[in-house]
Amino acid sequence: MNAGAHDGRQQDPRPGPVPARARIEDVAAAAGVSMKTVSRVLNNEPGVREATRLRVREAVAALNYRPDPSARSLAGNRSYLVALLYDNPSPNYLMEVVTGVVDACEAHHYGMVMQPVAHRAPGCVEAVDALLSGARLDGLILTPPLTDSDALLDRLDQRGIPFACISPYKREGRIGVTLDEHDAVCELVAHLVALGHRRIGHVRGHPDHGASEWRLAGYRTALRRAGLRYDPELVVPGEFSFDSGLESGRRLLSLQPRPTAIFAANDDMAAGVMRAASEMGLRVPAEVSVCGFDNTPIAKHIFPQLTTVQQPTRDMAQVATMQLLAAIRDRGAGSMVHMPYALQLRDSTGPAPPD
Amino acid sequence: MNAGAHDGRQQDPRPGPVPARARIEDVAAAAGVSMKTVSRVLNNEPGVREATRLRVREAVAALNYRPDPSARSLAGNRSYLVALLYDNPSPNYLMEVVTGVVDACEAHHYGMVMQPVAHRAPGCVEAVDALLSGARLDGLILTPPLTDSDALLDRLDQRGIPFACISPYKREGRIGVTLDEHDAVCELVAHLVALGHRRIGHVRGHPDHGASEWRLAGYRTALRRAGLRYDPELVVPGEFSFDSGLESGRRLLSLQPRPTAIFAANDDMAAGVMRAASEMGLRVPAEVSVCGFDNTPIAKHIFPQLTTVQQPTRDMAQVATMQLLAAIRDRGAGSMVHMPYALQLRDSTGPAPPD
DNA sequence: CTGTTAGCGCCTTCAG
DNA sequence: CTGAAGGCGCTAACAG
Repeated sequence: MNAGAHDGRQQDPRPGPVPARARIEDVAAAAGVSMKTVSRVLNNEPGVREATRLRVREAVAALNYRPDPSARSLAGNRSYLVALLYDNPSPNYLMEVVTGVVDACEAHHYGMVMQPVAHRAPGCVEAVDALLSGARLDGLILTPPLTDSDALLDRLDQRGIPFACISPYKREGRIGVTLDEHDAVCELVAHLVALGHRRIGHVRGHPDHGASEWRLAGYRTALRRAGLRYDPELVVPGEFSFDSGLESGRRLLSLQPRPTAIFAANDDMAAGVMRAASEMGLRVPAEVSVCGFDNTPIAKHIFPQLTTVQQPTRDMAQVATMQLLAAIRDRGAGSMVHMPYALQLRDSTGPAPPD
Repeated sequence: MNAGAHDGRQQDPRPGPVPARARIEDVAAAAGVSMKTVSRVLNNEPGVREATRLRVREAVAALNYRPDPSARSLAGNRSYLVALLYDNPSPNYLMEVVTGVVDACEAHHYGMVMQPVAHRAPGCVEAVDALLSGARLDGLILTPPLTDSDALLDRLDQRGIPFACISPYKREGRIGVTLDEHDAVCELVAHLVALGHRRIGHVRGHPDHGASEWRLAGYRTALRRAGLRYDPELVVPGEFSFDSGLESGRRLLSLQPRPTAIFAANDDMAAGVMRAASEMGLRVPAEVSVCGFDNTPIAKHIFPQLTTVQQPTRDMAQVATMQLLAAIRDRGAGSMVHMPYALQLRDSTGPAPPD
C-alpha cells in the first residue's frame, strides 16, 4: 500500500534511487528564510523583498521543489481543480471546449476533470450535489444544455460554488461567454434572402438547448425584416444530430411547393439535410440551398462544402475558463463575455432556382 | 479568500445555511466508535464487526458525510485521480475514450483529468515529469501515439507510476488493451479480394502510430495469402486526417492502371479518398471500392456508407482503466487485454469492375 | 517586510 | 476486533 518513499528523511547518505521529494521546510532552510516566506513567494503574494524572492526561487530550482497539491489543498481549502460538466454534446464541439479549458487551466496550474451529467435523468441535481461534496472542486464549467437547466443552476448558486457557462440561454447575472446567435442567424438567413430565396425552411435544434431558441428567433427576425411571412409548416423539429437532420430534411423537401433553402440549426443536421436532398435527387445548391451553424469539421468534409457560421468554440471555452478562474480568485470577479462570430459562405448555398 | 464556512464547529444551533460539513470525528461520535473504526469501514478494510460496520454506515448516511479528498490524499499518499494523456487524436476517438475512462473511474470513485501531451515537442518527457511532480496522480492512461513513444514509456517506468496503454504497438510487459488490428485488416482486405479486386491500394496511417504498422502488415499478409504481389506504388503515406486521405486518394486514383479498391488506414482518410473519387468522377463502389478502419460516425454520414472495422473504443478504454485501477490497488496486478473487432460491411465496397 | 504557531481532516502505527 | 496519539506538507492568523 505504501510506496516506501516516505521515511527517508536524512538518514540515507547515498544518492538513492528515490530522491525524497523536497518539502517547503527544506527550501526554507536552503534559502535561509522561514517556511512562510517560501510560501509567499510560491503564491506570488506581496510582502517579500525582491532579493529574498530571488533567493527563494533559486532554492526551489536547486532542490527541484514542487509543492504537494494535497497538502496545499487541505491547508488552503482549495483544490486547483475545476470540472467540465457536459451532457452528450457532439464530440467535435466538446473536444474544442476541452482544448480551450485545458489551455486556460494550464496557464494557471489548474487541472480539469471531466464530468458527464445526464441533465434529463431524475437524480441529476443530486448527482452534481454529491460530486461537489465528494470532490474538492474550485469551480465548474458548464456546457449546453446544462447551462439552461434552472434546477441545476439554482443548486449551484445555493451551494455557492463558482461556475462559468458557455453559451447559456439566459446571460444576466451569470459569468461565462456567449455569442450573438440571434444576429448570426439573422445575417445568415439574410444572405439566403439576398440570393433570392423566399421559401426558407428551418430545422430546429434540440429543444433542451437555449441555442435552439436563439437560432429560431434569428430566423424569424430575418424573415420579418425581409417582409416574408413566417410559415410554421417550414419549421420542423430536430435534435442537433445527423439523423434528425436527415429525417427533417426529407420532410421539408417533400413539401409542395418545396422550400428552396433550408437553414439547419447546426452543421450535423445540415449534413443530414444534404443527404436527404441527395436521396431525393435534388442538387445542392442548384435546386436547394442548405446552411448550418458551428463550422465543425463536417462542414468541410461534405460535398458541396457547407455555408455556416463560424463559432470560435475553443476561444470561447478559454475565455469562460479565465472568467471562472477570476471568480475563484475573488468572488465578485468574472463576467459574461461576448464573442464575435463570422459567416462562412461556401458552396452549399446559391441563387434561388427560377420558378 | 476564506469562504467563512469554517469555524462553525458547534456553536451555531440554528439550521444555518452552511451545514458545516461533517468530519470523520463527528461520524465516530454519532456511531459511538473511534475515528479509526470509521476509517476502516469507509475503506472496506477488514477487522470490524458487522454490527459496528452497519452502525457506522448509518451514521455516515445520517450526517451525509463525505471524506475530504485532500485530507485523504495527504494522509494516504494517493489522490484518487488518474490522468488521460493524449496527443491530438480525432475528436471522435478521444471522446469515446473519455467516456470509457470516466465510466470506469466513476465506479471506483476516481476522477479523471485531461492532459494533452505534444509527443513530438522537445521537452515532452520533461513536461510529463513535471506533471507527475506537480499533481498527485495515482496513474495514467495513454492513447496512441503516446503509447508508442519509448522515451516516454521508459520515463514512466522509471518513475514507477502505474499506467495503462490503449492500443500500443508493443504489448509485452505492459498493461492495457489491444485489438488485433493485423487480423482485422487481413479480413477486410480478404473481403476485397473475395469481391474480385486485384489492384488494392493502401493509404497508410500516421507514421508515429504503431497502429499504422499493424494495419500495413495486415494488408500485406492478406495480399500474400491471396497470392497477390505487394506493389509499393499502391501504398501511399497518410496522417489519419481527411485531408491526407484526399490527397493520397487523388494520387492513387491517378495511377495507370488504377487500383479498383483502396483500404485507408482509418475512416477519416477513407472519407477523403471517397471525395477524391467523386472529384474525379469515379463512382463508389461501381468503379472503385473504398474501406476504412474504426467505424467512427463519419462512416455512416458519408455516401455511400463506409465499409470499415468496428473497434469498441469505449469498451477498450473502460477495460484499460480497470486494469490501471487494479494495478494501482496492487502493483503487479493488471494485464494486457485483447478485445474483439467486427467487420462492418456497408455500401462503399462492391465487386471489382470488369476489365 | 518577515517569522511563529496552529491546525486543515484523514490515515498509520502501535497498543490494548 | 478496537482505540489513542502523531504526523502527512502546507497555509492562515497573528505577532513582531
